[in-house]
Amino acid sequence: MRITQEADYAIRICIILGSVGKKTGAPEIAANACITQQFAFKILRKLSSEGIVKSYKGAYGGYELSKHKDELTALEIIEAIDGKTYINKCLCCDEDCSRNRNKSECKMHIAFGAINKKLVDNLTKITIGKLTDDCVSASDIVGLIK
Amino acid sequence: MRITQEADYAIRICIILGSVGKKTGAPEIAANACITQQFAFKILRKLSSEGIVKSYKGAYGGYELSKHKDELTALEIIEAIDGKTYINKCLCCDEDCSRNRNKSECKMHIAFGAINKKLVDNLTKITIGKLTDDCVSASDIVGLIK
DNA sequence: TCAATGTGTACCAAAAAGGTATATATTAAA
DNA sequence: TTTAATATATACCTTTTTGGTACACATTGA
Repeated sequence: MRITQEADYAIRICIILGSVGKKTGAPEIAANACITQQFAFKILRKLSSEGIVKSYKGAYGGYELSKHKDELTALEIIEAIDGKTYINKCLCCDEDCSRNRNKSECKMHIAFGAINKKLVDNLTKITIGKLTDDCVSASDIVGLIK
Repeated sequence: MRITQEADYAIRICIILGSVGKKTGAPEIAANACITQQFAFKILRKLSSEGIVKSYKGAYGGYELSKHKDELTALEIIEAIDGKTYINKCLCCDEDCSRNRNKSECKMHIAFGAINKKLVDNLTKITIGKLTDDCVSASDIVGLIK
């Protein structure tokens, strides 16, 4: 039960863009994130197509966040890369709970559904702003998580 | 970010054992869980080696829960199959946060750590007893999740 | 025009997921 | 003591996902 490395890098890339606060090219982003340019491109392309970042082609092009960093959440970034967040398959797919149970009667479905919702809520509370602003302390961040 | 199918089946197998409440053979377990005997064996072997179930060899053998169903949590079962629960690699492994940051200075590490702890706490609140007892309602279960 | 940039597509290797197969050891009961 | 019913161990297999790389192409500012 883990986010992919790509999603992790995607968040770090958004942290970089949020810190710099202006249009930044892939070479600089890749260097800051300690990944290759090609891999940075791959991640940035997904972030761009999902509307998380805006891209500018041509000489002096680059990337910047589409939203203000206080409005951009960890959940959005993770889901742009990994797809919807579901801790158990039965929460996402149109199938019975493990072949033999009806979802509405399945307590496991109910339990995982509630836990999943909390997880999603908490990932929504973490914004790029919180992760970049020096005036936000570690304990401020921990305090957000309910 | 999803538990494996095997972990899902493992919980359902424990629900079956918790409902029956007595030693049960693999053929019956497999039939109830709608999986093959071989696959049931594979999961039961892991559950057995991790101490979640007790096994009895030979004729009239079978499996039963090692603990009372009210003491057996979803987290224990999931971790017996999938290993420790970490929503991000940097939480588990002895490495810097994405190659270039120190964990103690990394707000992303702090944020994911807090979210991970909540997830683990919630998975600990779901017991096999809650999932099997008729007197526990769906809203009782949802009410447990904080 | 050209150099610096992003885009699209294709490809690749390694690991994980989701099983299956089979020979073997154990044990209760007849 | 035999035998049938059971669990164990090990090995193997296929498909999907992960984590990238490569390269030709399109765009654009100077």
